[in-house]
Amino acid sequence: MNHNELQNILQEKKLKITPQRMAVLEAVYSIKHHPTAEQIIDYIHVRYPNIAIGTVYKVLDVFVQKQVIKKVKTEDDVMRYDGNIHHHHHIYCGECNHIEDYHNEELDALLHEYFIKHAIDNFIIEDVKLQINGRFIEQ
Amino acid sequence: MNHNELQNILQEKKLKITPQRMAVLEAVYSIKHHPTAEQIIDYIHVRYPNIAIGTVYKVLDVFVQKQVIKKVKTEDDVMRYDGNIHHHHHIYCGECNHIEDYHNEELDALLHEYFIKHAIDNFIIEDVKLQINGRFIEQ
DNA sequence: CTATATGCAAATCATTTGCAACCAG
DNA sequence: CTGGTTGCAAATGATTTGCATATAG
Repeated sequence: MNHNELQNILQEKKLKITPQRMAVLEAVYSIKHHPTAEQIIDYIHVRYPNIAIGTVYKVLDVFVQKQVIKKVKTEDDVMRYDGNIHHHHHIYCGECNHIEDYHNEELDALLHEYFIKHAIDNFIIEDVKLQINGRFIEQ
Repeated sequence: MNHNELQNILQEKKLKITPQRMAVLEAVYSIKHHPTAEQIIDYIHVRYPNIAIGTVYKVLDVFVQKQVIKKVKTEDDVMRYDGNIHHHHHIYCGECNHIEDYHNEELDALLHEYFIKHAIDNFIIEDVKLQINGRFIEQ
């Protein structure tokens, strides 16, 4: 993901291009595993030591609002951010606290079919997400 | 769930029976929809105005440790507690912020079968949970 | 008795907020 | 120009911690 591609993402969402936004966006895409705000701040500080913490939070909020990124809830109690805004499930390792995306169309079809058969009273389903809990193993 | 049943739950887990623990336990079982610590405190305060906030948090932590209750993460950023410790999924309404438990053996069998066929490299699955997002509707 | 639980108030820590100064379009 | 952004520092709010006191077994 180069400089121009990042700029395009901001422009498509009609967001002003600022160095801070570029830095945060680059961080979210570069840090693979669903970074916390703190990890993003650390990542940015190497090249951009003067960015304000509050600004990072504000930029992240704007991105979430404009659906450039998504917020992710995890077992620990800090917010994490995900550059992948498409529908996907999460693999979560309780030992190393890593999250990985998971996607499979067969699975989604299976779920879709199941919930057509088993509608829930007085409830409209908008989205079904799996949290696949377990442990990553050394090979 | 009467007084004796609550006492038995504590005794089985080898926890000392104190008025505070009884009050918190009763609250978690009485408040249906996955209460926050604050809701538990409010519920208790009616009958037990002098309980300390810190004590409620400590009691909740002990309960989670001893697996009397479970912590639940939601879209808002407060911790919620769930008296149902058995395997189940969650129905979540983004509008009214309510959570409801969902359980269906056919669904679990379906998922189990699916993940046998589709093992994930270098990952041992311990548990798969669904978050069913949508909206409750008036009837 | 004695270990454990409670009350209290201070501490923590991620996140939010208010506002003046700044800068992208 | 001018409204949207940033930096800063103070505020917030849920949760935690430390310690002296109280109490369950």
